[in-house]
Amino acid sequence: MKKLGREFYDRKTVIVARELLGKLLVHGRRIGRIVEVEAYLGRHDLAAHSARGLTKRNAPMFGPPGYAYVYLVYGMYYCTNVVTESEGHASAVLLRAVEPVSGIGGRTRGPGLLSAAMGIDKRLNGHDLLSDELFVAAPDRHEPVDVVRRPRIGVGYAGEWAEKLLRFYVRGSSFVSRK
DNA sequence: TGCACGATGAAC
DNA sequence: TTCATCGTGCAC
Repeated sequence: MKKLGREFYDRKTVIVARELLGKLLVHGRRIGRIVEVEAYLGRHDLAAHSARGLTKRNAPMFGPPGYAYVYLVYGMYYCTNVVTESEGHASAVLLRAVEPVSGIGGRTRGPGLLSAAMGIDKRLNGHDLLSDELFVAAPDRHEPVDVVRRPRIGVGYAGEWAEKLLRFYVRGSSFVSRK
């Protein structure tokens, strides 16, 4: 497998989101195949954390591409994001589900369980995804992915932005959190 | 300094 | 539909 470079992340968020499907998320010995993601398009996207400006929590979103943005939701689960586009654009892709490949087991559907299974928590917030500890890689044999587009989950407060088709998942995968 | 509220997940 | 659980952000 081949680790993705900075240039992969430094592109339109929707493109990065789609192309993350089928890629491998690697944290140490743990490897999962990404099967579901959501795109958050920056400050004008009312569903994005960055929509309300720069804060201590969302700071990684405003940084350069290819870094992790990890935060706690509902006091019990961590959500893992990948920062995209140029520094200051404040966009990211939320990783929602992976298919276990090696080093992990159990439940991996949904952003909270994905993070738990992969051993990702706030210590990895702001971590460089070009590091050897945590990164995304292209598998040696990349099978073609049939992509399904759906509205994002849990963003009903975002008005018209809640309806946009910014959730992407691998058609037919039984590891997707919701159809 | 206090408090309402989530980019969730599982049970009822 | 409800609950567990707590850091963050913004109102006092």
